[in-house]
Amino acid sequence: MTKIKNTAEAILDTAQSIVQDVGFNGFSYAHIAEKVGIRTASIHYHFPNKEDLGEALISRYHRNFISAITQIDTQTQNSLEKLRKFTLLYGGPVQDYCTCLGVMISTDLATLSGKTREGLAQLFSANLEWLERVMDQGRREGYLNFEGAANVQAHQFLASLQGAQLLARSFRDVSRFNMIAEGLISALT
Amino acid sequence: MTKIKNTAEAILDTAQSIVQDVGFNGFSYAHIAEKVGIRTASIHYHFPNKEDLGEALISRYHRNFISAITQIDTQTQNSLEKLRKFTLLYGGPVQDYCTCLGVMISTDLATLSGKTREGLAQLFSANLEWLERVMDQGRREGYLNFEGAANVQAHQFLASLQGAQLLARSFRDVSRFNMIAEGLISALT
DNA sequence: GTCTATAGGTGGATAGAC
DNA sequence: GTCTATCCACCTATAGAC
Repeated sequence: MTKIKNTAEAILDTAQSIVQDVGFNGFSYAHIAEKVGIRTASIHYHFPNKEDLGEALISRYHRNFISAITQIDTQTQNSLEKLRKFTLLYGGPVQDYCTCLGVMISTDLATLSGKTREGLAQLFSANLEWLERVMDQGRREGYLNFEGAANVQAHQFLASLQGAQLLARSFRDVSRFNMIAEGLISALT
Repeated sequence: MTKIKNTAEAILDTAQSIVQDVGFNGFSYAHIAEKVGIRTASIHYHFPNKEDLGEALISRYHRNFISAITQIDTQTQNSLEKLRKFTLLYGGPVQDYCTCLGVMISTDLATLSGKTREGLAQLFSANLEWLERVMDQGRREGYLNFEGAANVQAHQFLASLQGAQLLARSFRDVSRFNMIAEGLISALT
């Protein structure tokens, strides 16, 4: 029962994959139009300008992230296992030698609107809050072992995965990401 | 005894700081020209096209990196102290809420020339080889304490600093970088 | 080595027909 | 909602004077 997507959603899907590949300043409406099979004017109908498109991209990405971690929370009890699934989430884009939208947007940040910047900060905050909660709970329950504040651990965990994406991309070598991700997990046991 | 820089070097200086701010696809020759105080045609004289400029940027950055770590090696014996200085190196751009050139280039990678891509991989390889050497030596000498391969530790260390740059930039909060960097160091003691 | 002038292309964006 | 047609700003790059 695959839902037929409307144009706006198709545009966002295509735009996201392009941004994750070439960055927000590396593509044009023409690139999206060609892939979606429409004209650039049609994109402007749904997203009047590139700012609107950027804001829509990040807010949709945030929503999808929330549902992804919610799914992890409902399907998994063990905190270590939750973190492992989180690393799989971040490893997804790496298979195509891309980075997650957040990482890409964070480097393009200086050229984007204030609203997009806020959206990015909110996305990363959501990441960090979830990680901190899992870290804290995991330690209390004895699944995780680390020293210092859970907040610091959360930052380190997220930063490592982001950097791991960049390294895998730079070397075109997925194993670099996996190596770092596995090291992160094993350091917590 | 400040050496008077020639135009080519002034162009590279300006270009690098701009790229570290807005990325390789976020600026034009006009931006550089205005800051340097010349015309775009003069830039084309020194760097015929943007590819040439990108390649020159990354190779100069590589050379500067080598001299920076050479300086660390000659001034410092203690491996832990070497790593601390390495984190300061990566913390430099963060003060202006920028990322190092390597991180910026790595996200823009898909739109750049093969030579630039190779240059980036070589830069990161130099980073990793130095880190691995310091990690290995530090453990043998008793200054550092970690489990597993030094190569994996090197990857984790570098990835963390790269991600830390992104987080500091995204939140416009230098302390996020410092927190992660200090955590990295303290985890090795 | 740097300039003016300009070519040739592409970018984002809009007007108006259908 | 999507199209054609088009505008204008900006981009990279080159030619040729100085």
